Amino acid sequence: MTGTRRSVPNDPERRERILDAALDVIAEVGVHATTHRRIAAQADVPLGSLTYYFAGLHEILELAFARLSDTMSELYRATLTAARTPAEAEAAVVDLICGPAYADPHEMVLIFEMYAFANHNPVVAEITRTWLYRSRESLCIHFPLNTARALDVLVEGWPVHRAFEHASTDRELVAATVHAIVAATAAH
Amino acid sequence: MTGTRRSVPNDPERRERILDAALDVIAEVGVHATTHRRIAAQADVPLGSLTYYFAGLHEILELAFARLSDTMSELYRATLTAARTPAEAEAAVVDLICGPAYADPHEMVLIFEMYAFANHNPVVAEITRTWLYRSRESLCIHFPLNTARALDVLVEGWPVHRAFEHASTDRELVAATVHAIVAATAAH
Amino acid sequence: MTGTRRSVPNDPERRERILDAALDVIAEVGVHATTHRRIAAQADVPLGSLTYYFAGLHEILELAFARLSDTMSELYRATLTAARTPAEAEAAVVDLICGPAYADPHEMVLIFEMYAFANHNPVVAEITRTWLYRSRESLCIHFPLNTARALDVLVEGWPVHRAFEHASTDRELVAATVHAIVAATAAH
Amino acid sequence: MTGTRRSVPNDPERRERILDAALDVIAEVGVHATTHRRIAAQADVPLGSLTYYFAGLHEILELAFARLSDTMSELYRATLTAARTPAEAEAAVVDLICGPAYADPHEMVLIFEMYAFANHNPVVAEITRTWLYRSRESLCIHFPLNTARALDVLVEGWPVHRAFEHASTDRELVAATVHAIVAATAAH
DNA sequence: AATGAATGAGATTTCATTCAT
DNA sequence: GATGAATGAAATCTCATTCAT
Repeated sequence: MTGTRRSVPNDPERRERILDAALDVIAEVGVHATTHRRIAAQADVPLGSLTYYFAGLHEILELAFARLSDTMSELYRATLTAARTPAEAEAAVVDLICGPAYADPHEMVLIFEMYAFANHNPVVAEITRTWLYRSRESLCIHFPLNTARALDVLVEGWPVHRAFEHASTDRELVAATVHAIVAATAAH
Repeated sequence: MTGTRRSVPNDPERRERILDAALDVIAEVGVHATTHRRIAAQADVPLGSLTYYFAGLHEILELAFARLSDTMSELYRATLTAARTPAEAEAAVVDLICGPAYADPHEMVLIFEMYAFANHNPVVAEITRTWLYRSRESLCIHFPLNTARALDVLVEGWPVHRAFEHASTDRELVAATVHAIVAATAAH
Repeated sequence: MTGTRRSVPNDPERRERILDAALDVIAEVGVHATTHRRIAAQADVPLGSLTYYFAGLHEILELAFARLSDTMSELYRATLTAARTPAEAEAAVVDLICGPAYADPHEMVLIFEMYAFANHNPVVAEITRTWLYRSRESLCIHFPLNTARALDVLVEGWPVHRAFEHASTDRELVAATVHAIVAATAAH
Repeated sequence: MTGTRRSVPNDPERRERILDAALDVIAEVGVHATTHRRIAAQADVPLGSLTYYFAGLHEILELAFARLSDTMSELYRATLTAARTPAEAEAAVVDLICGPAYADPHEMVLIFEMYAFANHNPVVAEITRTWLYRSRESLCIHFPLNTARALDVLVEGWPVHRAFEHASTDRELVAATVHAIVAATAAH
């Protein structure tokens, strides 16, 4: 009656698919309206999968945000390691701030959700903190620590304004600001 | 209609009390776990009051965030109008960034929640946008527009790092960064 | 502080206005969705009026249906007393069945609601029964009792079909049916 | 999705049981007082079942009335198809009118509720309309269309009077009326 | 290993009614 | 006499989670 027994999952990518679906749902309706059913529908998996693969909604959210954080950190790092000269490093920071690769609108929505959720969930708080440190580390490839701190603040803050304003970001102003910070904090 | 007297609320502050309670609950558990019941308990009013005074949870959240935004904007503006000289203006910006008056941890949690919620609620999106514009306007009392833009990014981004890092902010670094931006963007 | 004391109501028609409003609300949304607030809004009177003038929603419904029943009975009777000859009497019955004066769509909706409510409310059950007897009595002005019984069934049943069908009633068929019944039951 | 087995309802009749319970509740207290809780209690199922199986109270009512309509239509049709001669056909109509099989008091209450609700719910309106057409079709097995129309009015109207009057129906008068209508409208 | 039917806890919301004024 | 602010009881509905299969 039980047919062939298998000890391997018949859909090995399912976990990842569910986490991606979770991020899509969070981006669309927010954590506050994210439910098992919506995620299952988005991932096109049976409802039972979610509780079979994960301990609960909280774990799905935690792992989904961990996934987001990894993806973003990796892009952040890659953008900076690609730079070969100080000028290219500054340009890389400007790219991180102005996009379009890093922190596109869809990701910004997710980041806001992660920050908000982090304040009420220690696991996500830790993920967020780690992300912040990894960003700074990436900046430290090219810049002294204090410069990195200040630049990271720009990368943090500017996309927020970009997300809420209707106008697009003034790339020249960003470049000037980045340069001023690099110049001013070099000595520290 | 034709009555000779109007009933009078026997608790005229109740609306405000509920909104304050809502902010407390949001700060404590997050929008995703904010419920009528919790707000009612926090405000010490009967559950029925909430739907008597407000059209639904969404309206409570909207008005609560509007209230938050007003308070914060006002403090932002007051901090800047108190400055009399360019040096004082820069110091005011440093104060906004490093606290402790503006954006204390409790408020930062609320701000994260507001940003997150804004992406899924047009009313709060508008409130957030207005807040951003008001902040910039306040900076424009002392600085040219582009300087204001860049400084506002610092005020936006630095407290985020402050919120998640365990270490406190390096006030001197902030001052240097602010000064560099003021100097560099003055000509624009 | 209490101003001039008056022992006369300052809006003597209010009771009737409320009952008419109640009938409008019932016709629009049905008894099952009829509420104090909707009636008060429709009548443009303060909410408190309803419980001041009436013992409860049930009493409003009872009195509203009593009012409907009176209006309809009166029209029924008037239509028949206007007839002077047997032929006119038959024509009057056809008029009652085909409208448009008696049992227009708005009234039909109310009648359905009354019948439905009558089965769960003894007061309205009695009102309904009385109405039925008054209709038959009116028919008895011109027809023997058994003829009246049968004709009343037509006046009862045909408008129901008129109400639900998209097509209009075939007046000739109605006239033929009425005539057949009058002829066949005259001897009884 | 990819599962090898499908879960199976552990109470396959539950939907039907709920709808029957809904009809019982409607008959007892009326649509206006019909609630999830009462239906759940009557069907002896948990409250959550109702919203698991049905989209809302409106859907329960719609399907319950659809069920009622099917049952009644089927009885109507069966009563007429059993008739073999014109005389039997007339007798069948008299049976429909006088009972006791068709439209017993319990069913009459439900029919009133359905008619009332139909005016505020398009799905039930359509169900009611279909019922009316099916009744007429059944009559058309034995009678020309116009005769069927008129007879159907009797089947519609007479039970209403039967329901509200304390006296029982005069079977002879009904038979005479049916016969008169058959004779008079045959030529049409 | 995997599923989805089923449920109970709790969420939002509605509303008749009360009552201070 | 009249009102509408206020509330508690109960309505509808949602959903994370359990569990038989």
